[in-house]
Amino acid sequence: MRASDRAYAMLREDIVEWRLPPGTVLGEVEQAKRLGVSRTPLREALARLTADGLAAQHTGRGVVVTPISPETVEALFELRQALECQAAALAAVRGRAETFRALRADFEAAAARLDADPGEDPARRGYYTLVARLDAGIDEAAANPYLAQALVNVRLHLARVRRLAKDNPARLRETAAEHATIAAAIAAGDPALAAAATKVHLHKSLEHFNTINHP
Amino acid sequence: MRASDRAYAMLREDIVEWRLPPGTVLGEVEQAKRLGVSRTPLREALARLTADGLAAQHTGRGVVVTPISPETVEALFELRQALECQAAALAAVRGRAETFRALRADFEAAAARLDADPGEDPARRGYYTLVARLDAGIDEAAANPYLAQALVNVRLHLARVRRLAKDNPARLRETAAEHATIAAAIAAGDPALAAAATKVHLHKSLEHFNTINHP
DNA sequence: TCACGGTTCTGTGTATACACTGAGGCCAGT
DNA sequence: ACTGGCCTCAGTGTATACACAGAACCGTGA
Repeated sequence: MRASDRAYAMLREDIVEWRLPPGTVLGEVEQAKRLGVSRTPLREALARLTADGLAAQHTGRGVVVTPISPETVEALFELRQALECQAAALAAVRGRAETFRALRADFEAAAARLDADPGEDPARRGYYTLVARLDAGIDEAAANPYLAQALVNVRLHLARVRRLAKDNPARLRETAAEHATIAAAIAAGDPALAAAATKVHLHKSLEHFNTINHP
Repeated sequence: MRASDRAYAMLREDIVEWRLPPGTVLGEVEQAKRLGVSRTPLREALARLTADGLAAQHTGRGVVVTPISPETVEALFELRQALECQAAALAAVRGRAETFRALRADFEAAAARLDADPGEDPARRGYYTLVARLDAGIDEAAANPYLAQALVNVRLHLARVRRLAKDNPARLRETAAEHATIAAAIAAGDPALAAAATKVHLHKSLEHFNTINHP
């Protein structure tokens, strides 16, 4: 693996995990020393982070980690809605029904498990991997590399803001039902319904986020 | 201006204008010599192009200009639809009605001009700048940097594809009416109508493209 | 004491040198 | 003649050296 790839992966993770909080200045020599690479591959990594929107050029003063605000989250969700609704609709048309019937069943099982034992940690971890499976399934079924790339990017930003939204068991239980609905709509081959279910899910997620962060 | 910025701008334009057609291998030393910069800033430019999706890493063999196919155009329009419909809807809610009333009038005037003198070159050039004004107006009214960034990127790819679609006067006349409808819907503050008008416009544009390229 | 100018220093931008990997061609053996 | 292995070389990946620009700090003069 190339040094620039390693530097990029490390910096990206550090930013997403808030070890490098918003506003941090990323000095080239400093980060190069910290990550054990030379300045050249580190600069490449910083360029990629800038392209991703996780960092920005602060004229003359190097690059800084992009700040985050409530408006940022709203904007991010508006973009996310556009992308995920389109992806769900396309998946409904092109996806294999079996795949999403299975996912629906998995989500309903997960919901039952979360009902039985709310707050249990392995169940939560398993749930997150299940969500990732649904996302991956939709991406693949949508069969659109441009859309997929845009979704990867928006999910990257969402992963960072997720650190602000400590999800409670009750909300987790709700999302399981919403995800099951989305999977069912795709399995049924109904693009409008799939998009609507996705829109509802995202609306509720944002609402939940706001009730927590704006008291 | 930095050497890496110049190299990026030059390469991007060369790719969009098909002076570097799809499949071209971009050797570092070769391009560095051609553009009169060193390899270091050129590598940065290539990294940005790769992030944009205009070039891709061909393992070990340097980067190559991304290929284009009919499926590519379909996929691009699916992403474009998601983004532009969302942007139009947001603009309808947040934009100033005056701005878009003026744009609507301009489009109707342009339509009349195109009717009177079809194929006239200055009218066409003026029309393209008018379209750019509408795009910019929607972007600004939507007030969403993430969405705007995604739109910039998709328009970059569209600019490259546009070289395949030689637009005829009749189609240009139609788009003027469609654009006027979009502007009117935004001015009226109707997000659903704005999104629908945008969807119709893009559907017809793609249809036109297909009738030309798939005989 | 405050303001202005100069100097220094840190840090980025660029160029170049060196190492390594991957591919292609050539030679030898079967 | 064909195939497999080795050698060579082109080209990328990385490191480092050098130049330049911006900022901060200190000194001096009013």
